[in-house]
Amino acid sequence: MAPATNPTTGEAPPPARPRQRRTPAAQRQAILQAASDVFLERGYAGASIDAIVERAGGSKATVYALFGNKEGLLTALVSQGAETLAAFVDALPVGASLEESLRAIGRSYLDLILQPRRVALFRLVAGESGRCPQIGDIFYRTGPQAVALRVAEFLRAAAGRGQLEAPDPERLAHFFIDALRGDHHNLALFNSTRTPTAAEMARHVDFVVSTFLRCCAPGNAGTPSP
Amino acid sequence: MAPATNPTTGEAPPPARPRQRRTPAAQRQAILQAASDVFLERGYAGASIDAIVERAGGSKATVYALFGNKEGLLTALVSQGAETLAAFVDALPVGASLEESLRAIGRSYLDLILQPRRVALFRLVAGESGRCPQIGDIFYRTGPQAVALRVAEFLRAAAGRGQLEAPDPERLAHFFIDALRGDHHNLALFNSTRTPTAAEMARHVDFVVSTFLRCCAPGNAGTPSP
DNA sequence: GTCTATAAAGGGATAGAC
DNA sequence: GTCTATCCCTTTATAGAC
Repeated sequence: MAPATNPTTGEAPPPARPRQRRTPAAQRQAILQAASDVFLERGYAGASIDAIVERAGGSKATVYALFGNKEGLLTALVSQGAETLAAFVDALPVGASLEESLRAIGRSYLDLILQPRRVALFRLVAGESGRCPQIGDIFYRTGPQAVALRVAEFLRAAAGRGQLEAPDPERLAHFFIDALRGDHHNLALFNSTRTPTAAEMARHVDFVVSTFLRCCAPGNAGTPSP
Repeated sequence: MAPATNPTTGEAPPPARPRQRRTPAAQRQAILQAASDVFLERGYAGASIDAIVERAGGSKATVYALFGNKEGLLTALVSQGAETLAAFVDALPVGASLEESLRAIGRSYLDLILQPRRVALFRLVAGESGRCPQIGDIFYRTGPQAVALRVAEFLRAAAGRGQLEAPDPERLAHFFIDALRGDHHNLALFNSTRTPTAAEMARHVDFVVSTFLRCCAPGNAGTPSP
């Protein structure tokens, strides 16, 4: 299905195999990096340990010594990927006003989830979640859920300052995030050739933020009456 | 990774292999059905033609005669899956009022995309889109895009009747659909064990519809000023 | 812990008869 | 179009020396 060879040279990318011995920790990291490349590129079942070893250097037996088996490698990979999002969650961008803050959060979040590697990770994890629930669980908790909780916290604080009507911050946070993700994430997921420009993205964020604020401005109810 | 065997019997599900000959058309359909089961269950690379033949009956050579190769089988499968959504798109549910219509659309759409087979198809296609863009394209156009266009059409008509402020129906449709999908789709995708109850789903739809209407009631602008 | 070599199994695809 | 039998390659995982 995939021409997994380099289109220019007709061969696989250079192994970057330093002949020098590495420390176990460094070797572990090199394997994880290579595994990341290969898994994200070919999918779980399509990736071979051989291909990973070829990129990382070292030998196959080392992989099994360090990670047990193929699934252990995937688990380690997803767990490590979780740390990327942590940076976003820990330091939510802020702006001068509520509206500016929401815009900053929106742009930052959208940039993050549309990074090619992040999209590929999403594909990989979604594809394997049916057969490996543990993987899906790690990804969900450290990804979408962590972000939603953090945004909800932000909205609750804003509501506390009277800037927002938010009786149910969790629900509102999801509403905001889902609208932000919009069609762009699906397009990226299904590999559309049409990549949105930066201007289109900014316009989308502006639209979502202003619409969102119109819904939840003080004086409007944030949840339905019943 | 996956215990692809039946947990109760310890074996694969019975082949259901009628010894009687089938017509080519019937055989084609039987293979597609079996391929659907196996692909959705094990993923593309994890599925073997052997396993498909075992379920469908017949022989491996027939599969290649009818579909060319493994990828041809996947393409045929996704193309067929497109027809499921067509039913939804062709006959958008309606209600007595605009609000009732939106609720009916919302419930119907959410039911559709949360069907286990539909979720599995989403996983499968997302997982392969990176290596097989054609598959992603078919799925996107006949799935998310078709729905969005149809909902946009509905909103445009409502705006024409003065029930709604919708200067940009496409954008608004996406806004509505994305909010509807909400966290539920992600939860299903990542195989959460916590399945939302029907009541929770209904409450979610009600929340989205009422929030959406508050944004776009006549008198409010549907897009930002600039 | 790391290497080479190999075991053991399963995969996609086809040949050739009917 | 359909079958049986088979080719040939790749895969995961391990054995055993260092």
